[in-house]
Amino acid sequence: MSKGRKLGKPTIADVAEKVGVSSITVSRAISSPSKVSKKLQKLIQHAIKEINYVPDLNAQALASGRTNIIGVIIPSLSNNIFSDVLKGIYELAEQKQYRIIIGNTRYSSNEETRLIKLFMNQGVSGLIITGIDQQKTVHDLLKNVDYPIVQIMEYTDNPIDMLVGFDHFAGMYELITHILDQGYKKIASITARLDPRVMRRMSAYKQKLIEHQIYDPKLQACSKAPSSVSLGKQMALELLLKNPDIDAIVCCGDDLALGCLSACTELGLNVPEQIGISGFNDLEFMQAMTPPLTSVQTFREEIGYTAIDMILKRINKEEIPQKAIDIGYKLQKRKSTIN
Amino acid sequence: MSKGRKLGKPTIADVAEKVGVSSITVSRAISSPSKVSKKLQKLIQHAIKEINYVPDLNAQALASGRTNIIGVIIPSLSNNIFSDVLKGIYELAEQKQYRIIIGNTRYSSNEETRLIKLFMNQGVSGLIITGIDQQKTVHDLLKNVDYPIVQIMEYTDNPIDMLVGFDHFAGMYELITHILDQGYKKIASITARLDPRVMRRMSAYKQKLIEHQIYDPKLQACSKAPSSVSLGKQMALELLLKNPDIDAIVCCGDDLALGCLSACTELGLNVPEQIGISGFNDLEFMQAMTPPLTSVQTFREEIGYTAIDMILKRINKEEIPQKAIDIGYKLQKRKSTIN
DNA sequence: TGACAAAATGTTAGCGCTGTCATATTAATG
DNA sequence: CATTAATATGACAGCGCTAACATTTTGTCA
Repeated sequence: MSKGRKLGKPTIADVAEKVGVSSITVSRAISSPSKVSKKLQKLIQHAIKEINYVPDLNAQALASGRTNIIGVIIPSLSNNIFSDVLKGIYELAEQKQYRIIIGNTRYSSNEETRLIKLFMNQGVSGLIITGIDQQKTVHDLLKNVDYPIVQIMEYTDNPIDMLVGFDHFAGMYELITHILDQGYKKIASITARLDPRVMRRMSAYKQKLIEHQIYDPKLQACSKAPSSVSLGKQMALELLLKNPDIDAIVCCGDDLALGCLSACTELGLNVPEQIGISGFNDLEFMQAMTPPLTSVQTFREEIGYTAIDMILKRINKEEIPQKAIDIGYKLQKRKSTIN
Repeated sequence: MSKGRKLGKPTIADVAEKVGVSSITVSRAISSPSKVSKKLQKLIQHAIKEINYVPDLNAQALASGRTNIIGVIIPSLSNNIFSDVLKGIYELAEQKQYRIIIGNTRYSSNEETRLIKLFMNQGVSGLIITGIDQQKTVHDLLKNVDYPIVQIMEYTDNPIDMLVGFDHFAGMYELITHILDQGYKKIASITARLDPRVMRRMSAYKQKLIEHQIYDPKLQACSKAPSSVSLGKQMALELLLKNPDIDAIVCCGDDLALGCLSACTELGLNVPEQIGISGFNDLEFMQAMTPPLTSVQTFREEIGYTAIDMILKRINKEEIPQKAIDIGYKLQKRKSTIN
């Protein structure tokens, strides 16, 4: 199976010999072209093409102590939200010859800690981490590393290093304001998974309803189970059975909202006349439902893209105008809550 | 930014010194424990813990010519189908200390070729590739590599090396048979993206209808656009407008089917009485819709898990009972097509 | 108990590249 | 045109690890 010692692949020395320079010059032509004369530059590039030379990333990493690997820590691989983020990350990383390694925490804080330490040991050149609730020990560790770190998905003006995200509380608060504006009075909520971002959204729901003195804990349904359409449907059915006078259900995610819509259809409840429904994130399907579903649009792909951009900029010592970027959200008011 | 030469991280030599053996013994204790006596084994493991030694993967790779990196080529990062596959892959790879690098072809054959060549050059220890329609040049290249390759998602008994997937044609054929059994006569189809797997499904639709002499090209709607719920809705509306007598719509994907259901709701068409709807893959939401939607269940996560398992088995020179595994599918007959 | 094989450990060299420092070449300046 | 600075190239060593071969230790059997 193993090819033994010599792999026969062309090395930097082969290129050097062909051009008639020393191998360090070829090395420089590749990794810091500004240090090599235009003339040699051209000759070397030509030779590289000719003999089909490809740099050995492992050797590069070993010799330089840098890896060109960027670690990405996300809580789920199957959640659409994070596939969108990954898409944005890969968009840029692929162009720039950076490798991505993904760590999937499965929403476990301990697993997050383990993965971050693992990635640190593997000598990543940068780290993208979901959320702002890292364990204190890791937080302190990360404070002292010398490579760029971007926290994503949430906003705080006091990031470990850099950050791009948005304010979940504000997004949900604006949504609830809209729902109240539409005259809905008995507003239930459905929450699943209970990760920090979802919790912040739900605390906005609670606070706004308390401000209006219509908060009722019985109408706040929570589940630790992973968010899914089936779960949304089931929770909505339960809520509506126990509290038939509910006139709106706010879901902390779009899949829950879809399930909720299905529940209402099953019960013969008209949306939005008898009951309003909303989600969060505004996945593609929300606007295509009948009726189209209200949601808070978030910019997942853009978050991923921006995060990796910040990391690459820092690696290349370019200027970073802002350490913490609030990328915002956009309330998409649709028929499902227009009473 | 760079830490300079000495990173201060403990090396294999530090462990060796502590235990009082040569570094090669430590190396062996780590990568082929059977070659080291139990006594030293224990001492070394203990020392590793004590000084918190972590192997340098780059140095390992450079010295051994093996990388512990497995390349995974998929056509999309945001498509649920492939996130499920990735989940299965990571499940096992993470345990076994293998790194995954993902290549996203965006459904482009040229991009696939580029990525495969790139991964080959980076010295991966194994390759997972989506589909069986690689370009001839790559196919020939891959035939001659000395590391394991698994093609996934489709079935053929003549894989490049190994394979795990299922028969898209058979799955769709069985579905259409069921729909005909239910008495539907005027059966339309909606296809998007037009990748090889979708094409095979659609050719099953066509063949079965031809066999029954009810094939009508006007009822076969195709779009090159990426599959989405909105697209499904839009295509369904168009089909139904032009051909009001359609009594079933077969969608080549679940998102299209969801859009189709939304279109029917909008038009006030009863599902399944006036019109039957089916999808393909059986994503989680299908069973939670009202009515629940018929689909062909596929085992994406299992495919990913099995693929990586085959690769690791081959790397460890374990036996592989079957080179090509047909993992099957399961027709989920639900209310949306029960007339 | 000796002869031999098998198992356990060590020595040496080098994987392919880049950091560091040294040297040669060119450009800039008065 | 000499002098200094900047630019361009090179020599060398070593990153941390393991393959290949060499040597020592242990076990086995007549």
